[in-house]
Amino acid sequence: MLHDPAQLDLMFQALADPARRQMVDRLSRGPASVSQLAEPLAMSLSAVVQHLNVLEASGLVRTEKLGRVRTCRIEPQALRAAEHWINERRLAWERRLDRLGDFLAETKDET
Amino acid sequence: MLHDPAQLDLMFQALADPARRQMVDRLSRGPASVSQLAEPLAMSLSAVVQHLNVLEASGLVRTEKLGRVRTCRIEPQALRAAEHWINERRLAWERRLDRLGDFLAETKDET
DNA sequence: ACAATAGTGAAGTAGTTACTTCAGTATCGA
DNA sequence: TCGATACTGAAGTAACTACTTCACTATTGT
Repeated sequence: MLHDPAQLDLMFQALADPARRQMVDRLSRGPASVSQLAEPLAMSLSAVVQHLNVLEASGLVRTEKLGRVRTCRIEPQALRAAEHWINERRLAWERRLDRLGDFLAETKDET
Repeated sequence: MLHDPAQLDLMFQALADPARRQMVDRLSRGPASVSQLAEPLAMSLSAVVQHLNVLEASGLVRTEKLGRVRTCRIEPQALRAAEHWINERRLAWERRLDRLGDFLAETKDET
């Protein structure tokens, strides 16, 4: 579920926008209402709600409405999934370099 | 340099596209030429070159031309920067949850 | 020298994205 | 109950993105 390619797609797409990353950054410091999220951003509330919907669809953020206030919070598992994708690729590359290094060291021994 | 917000922007934007992630995935298994990168993708060579340019501008991929072959390889430091951004936010959130848990445990003791 | 290979670059286009404004609906607080 | 608050939703638009095709250049193998 976490590694569903379609979900991964939505997550990276969501993180591609600076305003949305700013929102995630804000939420990493604790839950916030829509207006609180909007406050530091130079755009209309409507625009913020649209960004929020993208974040929610991607699974990176979960929201909950109580009365007239929608409270938003980060979904750390989703962040972990994106992190994991990058990490796997980087590690694959680095392991490859290590093997290459070992190989070169060995062939040097054989001189 | 690694944490330059503009560079981070380019990186996440680059990772947002599935074709580009597929290219990064391929490159994580070792260097490849443009045609090798293009081979599994259902699009023209020109389109692949355009994606490659995005990846290169983002710093995620470095390329080097020898003769008529452009060889592409992953830049693990750039991947690490993206990874790091996500990790920091997730950890901030999780530390917050821990502190909250401690607080709740303490106030429970005080009954 | 010549054909095949490997990639480059420009122009065009359909679809998407990131906004805007404006008009609306709940909910809350005095 | 009535005004202020906190969103919500639709419609429009300008800019951007992910392609395409086609014409082109440089390099390589025979």
